[in-house]
Amino acid sequence: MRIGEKPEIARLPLFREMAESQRDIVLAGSYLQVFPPQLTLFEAGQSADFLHVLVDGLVELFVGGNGRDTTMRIVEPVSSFILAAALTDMPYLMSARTLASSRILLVPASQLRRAIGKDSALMQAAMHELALWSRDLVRALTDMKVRQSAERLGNYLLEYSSRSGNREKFELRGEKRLLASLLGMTPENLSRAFGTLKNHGVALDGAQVTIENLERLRLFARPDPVPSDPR
Amino acid sequence: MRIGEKPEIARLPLFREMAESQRDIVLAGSYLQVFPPQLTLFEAGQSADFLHVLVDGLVELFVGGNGRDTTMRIVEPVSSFILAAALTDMPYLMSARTLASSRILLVPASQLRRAIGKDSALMQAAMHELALWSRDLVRALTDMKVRQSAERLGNYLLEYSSRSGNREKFELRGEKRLLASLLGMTPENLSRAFGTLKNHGVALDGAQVTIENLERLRLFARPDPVPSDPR
DNA sequence: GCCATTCCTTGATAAACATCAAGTCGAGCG
DNA sequence: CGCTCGACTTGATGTTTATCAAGGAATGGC
Repeated sequence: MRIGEKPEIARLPLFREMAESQRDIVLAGSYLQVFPPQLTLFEAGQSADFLHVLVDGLVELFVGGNGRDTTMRIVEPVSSFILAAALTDMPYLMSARTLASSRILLVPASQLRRAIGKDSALMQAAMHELALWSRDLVRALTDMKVRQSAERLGNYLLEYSSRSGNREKFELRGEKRLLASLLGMTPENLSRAFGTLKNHGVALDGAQVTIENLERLRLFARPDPVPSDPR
Repeated sequence: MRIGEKPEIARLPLFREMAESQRDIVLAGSYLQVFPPQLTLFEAGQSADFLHVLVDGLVELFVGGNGRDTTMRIVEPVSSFILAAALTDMPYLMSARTLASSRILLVPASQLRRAIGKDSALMQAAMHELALWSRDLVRALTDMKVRQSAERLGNYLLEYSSRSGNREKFELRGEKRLLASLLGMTPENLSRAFGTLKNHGVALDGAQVTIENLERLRLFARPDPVPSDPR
């Protein structure tokens, strides 16, 4: 791989604490590759040969069965994805495709597993990442089970706002239908959900979202009592 | 803790591979405790002071917000639960209550984390458990997002049957309303879901389920193309 | 510039699901 | 035994969501 990306990758939570010598070995065996938009990187069911690290671009993880796909996560740089499959040497549960032209570091799973056996800090980091991912999934699952669509959208906006430094005005990234799929609803219903949120302190203009009344939105969306994990 | 349970606990995937000396240290600091049915063990939001190991009985993990609870997992012996919270020293995301009189081993989280730092096999096992749990959650989430209630029930029965040695006749454990909550539907709709499954190869008599036509059920429920992880 | 395409929105309709309200069944208990 | 209680079922109704269809707005190509 080229030298330019190394600092960014070394700063990742997953690789940050490990011994530099081990990191060099792992990265030396990895390829940095550029993919065009709308390209399928891998499909669910394939054996997980690589841990992927999105260096630049945008990637969608989705599960697709029988014509009804659903997106599970939108990966923004710089972060790794499908750690669980790579670590356990099991088939991917999700498929991945690029949404934009993307540079992705491919870390051979076997090499990663070998390094993990040797570097306790790396293993610890991997464990921690998995734990955080699990917690995200628990939240997403309860969200699906107990909230209806407009509430889910409300919570998404609250979370998004809080992650981007409590700004009350921001742009939605990516297409709306993607957001709809992520939130488990149809694009039509996402539109309507924004409609009902108008009465609860949210204004929408194109992709521009403004939270005009945080308290009202909170009251409507009933966010989790347990605050979300810091990153 | 008493000596009687040690072999069972030592056989757990989480503790199986670790050094015996470390295991003894961890277990020496743990308490084995008996809880009556319907007792809340901990609530979401509390700091995760213990890893729990259900030795005997039955435990429900649930998330409860605003009068609408939903059960996330039914824990059967012998297995550990809430590993992610205990490892990351973050608050529990789920609450837990006993469904039956239960014996539970309480492993202080701080002690577990210390042992993990010293015993690489233990860490590896913890990592693996987390990865499996993540994958379960991914499946559950997609299930919620793309399948409707009767299909979810169908898949649950298929999975249950396959886990119990491909038997086509089995008893549902626990109350039906619990199953309903686990599958993300109301008890009324669970009844109706069993009703529609009558036309797809499933017979129900009380808590006794018979899969009369596996192929028909598969056709209706459309199970995941990626087979579920072995345990 | 104009056209075609795609995304988004809006409305009408239908399906899925929840809620409310009986009623049945069986277990536990006096 | 008869009673009560709770879980489960079934039916009627209302809400939520998906689907179908059409129109508007933005984008890119020619």
